[in-house]
Amino acid sequence: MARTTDGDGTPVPQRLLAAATRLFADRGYDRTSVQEIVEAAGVTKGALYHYFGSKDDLLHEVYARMLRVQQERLDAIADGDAPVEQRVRDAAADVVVTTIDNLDDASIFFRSMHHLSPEKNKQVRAERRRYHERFRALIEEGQRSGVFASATPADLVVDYHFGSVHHLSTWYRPEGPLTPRQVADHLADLLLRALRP
Amino acid sequence: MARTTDGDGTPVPQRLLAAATRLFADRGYDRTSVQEIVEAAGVTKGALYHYFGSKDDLLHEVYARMLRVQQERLDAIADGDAPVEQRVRDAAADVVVTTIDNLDDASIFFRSMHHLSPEKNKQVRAERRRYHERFRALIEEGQRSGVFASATPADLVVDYHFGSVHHLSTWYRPEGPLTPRQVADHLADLLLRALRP
DNA sequence: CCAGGCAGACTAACCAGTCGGTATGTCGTG
DNA sequence: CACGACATACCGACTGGTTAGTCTGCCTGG
Repeated sequence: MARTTDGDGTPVPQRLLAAATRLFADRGYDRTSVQEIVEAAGVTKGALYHYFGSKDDLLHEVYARMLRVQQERLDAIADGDAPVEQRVRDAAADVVVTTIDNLDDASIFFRSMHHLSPEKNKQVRAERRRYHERFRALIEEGQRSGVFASATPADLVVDYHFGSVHHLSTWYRPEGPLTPRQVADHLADLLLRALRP
Repeated sequence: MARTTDGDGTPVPQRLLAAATRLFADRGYDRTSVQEIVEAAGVTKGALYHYFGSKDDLLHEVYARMLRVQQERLDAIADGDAPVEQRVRDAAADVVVTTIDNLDDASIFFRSMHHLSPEKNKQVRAERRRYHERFRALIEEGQRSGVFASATPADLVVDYHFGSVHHLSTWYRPEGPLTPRQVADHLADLLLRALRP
């Protein structure tokens, strides 16, 4: 077997994915040429098309990674046995922190959906829907048990919160005054305050 | 002077802008060719480059139109003499309604910033900042006068709300169960509830 | 009869993906 | 353990197709 890692120890496929992520986030999917990706990863087109079926595949990997991570974290929190109010707060804050920790992924996520092939797009939507529904179930649980107000449909509440998460990649800057944790606490707080009966 | 309107009575530049808006929203800026735009508008490239300097100019027009409309509406509301609480509610709901009324513009707005030339991008950011600051001033006014909680920095509150507005183009569908006005009332309500002291 | 409004062929650049080729390992066999 | 057969990892020139923008010139109304 020939070299799978080069100069540094990171395997080529991961280097390609990392380079693609950074470039897609910077200039957008269409503005990033395959040539630029392979140059940034220190390989050539041969290597890329050896590991990935298409440029589109690379983008899909970004989505798959992000969706997997976030779904796992939400499930872990939602399955816990803390009171609903606490689980909602934890989930709301956690998604903010992980989003900020992967701002590149996040800005790609919401800007590049329509660059995925139709099937991949459908698949991503389906997984995203699962995530949304899990979160919505948490809200509904709180509304039924009376700890949350029922004035707003749970669906809308979820979209309200995820709008702000989505928006993070537009305005959040690491060099700004707030740490990821502080932003997360504030946003979770706003959500919980909005839900007070 | 030759024909400036064709079959229908709409002037060519506006037809081009309308066609571009619809196409940019559908497939994204990069995926829309100039050829497609002129075909949709029923003219040819000659016409487009007669009225616009570049494809990029067309995109900038979309931004300029949207920013102008929203700034005007916000100013009108903010300058009113209703109590702060009411002005914030009105402004928050109004931007939701106008965003839904121009969903194409909205989805272009948040997806295509990085397709603008650097100078135009800077200009758009500056105007957007003005809007943001006007809104923030409203929140701060409420916080100072004690009708709003001061737990969250006003900047964050504004980003929180505009995240959800931004997000509308992702999930809102006219054929869904909620009218624009209903969505607007719910979202404004969530904001005001979150701001209760 | 001229200037603005527009047509449409043309160009220069670019880019995703292909393909034949090379190098480096692994494995089975005698 | 030597050696050939095969597979994996990767290289890089090339192709076919697309695209933004240009340019020459026609056509029409004033």
